[in-house]
Amino acid sequence: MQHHAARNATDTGCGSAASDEQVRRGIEAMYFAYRAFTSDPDLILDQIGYGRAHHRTLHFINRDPGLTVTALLAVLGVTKQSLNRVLRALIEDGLVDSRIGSRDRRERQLYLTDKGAALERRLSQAQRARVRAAYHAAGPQAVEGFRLVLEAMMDAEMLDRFRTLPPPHPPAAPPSMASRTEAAE
Amino acid sequence: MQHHAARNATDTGCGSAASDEQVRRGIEAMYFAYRAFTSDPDLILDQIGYGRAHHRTLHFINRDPGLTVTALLAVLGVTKQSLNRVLRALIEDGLVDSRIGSRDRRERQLYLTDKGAALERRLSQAQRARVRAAYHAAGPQAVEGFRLVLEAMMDAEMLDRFRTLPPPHPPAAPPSMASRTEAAE
DNA sequence: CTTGGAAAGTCAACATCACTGTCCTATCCT
DNA sequence: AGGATAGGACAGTGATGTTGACTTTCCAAG
Repeated sequence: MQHHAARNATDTGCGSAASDEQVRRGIEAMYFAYRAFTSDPDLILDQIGYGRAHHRTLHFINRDPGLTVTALLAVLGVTKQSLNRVLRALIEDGLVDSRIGSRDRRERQLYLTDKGAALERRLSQAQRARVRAAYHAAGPQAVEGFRLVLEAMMDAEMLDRFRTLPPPHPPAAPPSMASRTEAAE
Repeated sequence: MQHHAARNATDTGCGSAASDEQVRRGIEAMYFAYRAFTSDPDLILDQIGYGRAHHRTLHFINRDPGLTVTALLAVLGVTKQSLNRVLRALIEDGLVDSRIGSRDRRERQLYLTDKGAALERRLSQAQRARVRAAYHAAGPQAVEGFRLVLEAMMDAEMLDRFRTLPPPHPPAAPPSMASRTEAAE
């Protein structure tokens, strides 16, 4: 039962089953690619004493302004305490605005300030440049396959969350004035 | 210059340029999929008090038995000291065997013990099951695209290292007897 | 053959980050 | 009023990573 044991339950020898070798290459590719994937924002993050958690937090607040702490928690999949530390830093540094929920005053709705949006953009651009270049180099058909495999890799629950993530949020008015028509628009 | 600014240098509007939205979805997919990707081995790792670093170390030693600490360092991309702590734990726990280099006595050549190989297999199987299932669900064409995009995402240097990684190492005799014909075979 | 530098590896101290556990406040809802 | 929920705070633990200093071994110059 070494690695050259090719007769596993799943590896029935038919054409559609991926060979162990192919799968192993995929695993390593995933590892190396993910490292590259995070390297660009990491460089910026290190300079300002932040970590990936800060980036992810900014990303998802930017994507869905006004989301609650609980919602953010669910997306990020970290503990409340862990997120809280990050969030506190971002709020203290004036990158995130935490406002009492309009619907439920127990909730906090999170928004990026202009400064926070600027950093998010800077981080995002660094990361997007790499992904965009990879997409361009690999071609649209490869991109479709890439997406398919990644989605197939997620747990059903996570995939569902991924798919139901709100759309890009077109205007996404940042919090500036307090008085607003409730859940404006 | 919000996210709806679609007129970037790279986004010239032609069909081959990925839209910002597509790229953003890809980034999020990468994030979620990587979490799923590591979740299975993480579960096992937690039980025995190890982390991902231990898994990676076992993986690459298994893949290329007898590699030196320096070589492992280059692949993992961490500092010598960081690796050393992990390596020490694995050696003390009897999962890895560190032997004085046959060519250069300063070097240490690393091998998995039977116990180490067993754990590596256990971790690897958990991870492979997911990737294999994803491959199967997405289909061979998608797998090819997946691989293409991941490789395109790596730095040239990393891609080179990825491609020149030694082959699976078929028999890969683990270290059992001390006396051997030097660099056996 | 000795000596000194370079390289491989190891050990020790320190920083960061995430997690667990627990307690607390404010608010909602019945 | 009382239980449940959203959020925040604090202490302790563990994994991971870093810098700095040290030992062993190799190699090449004198």
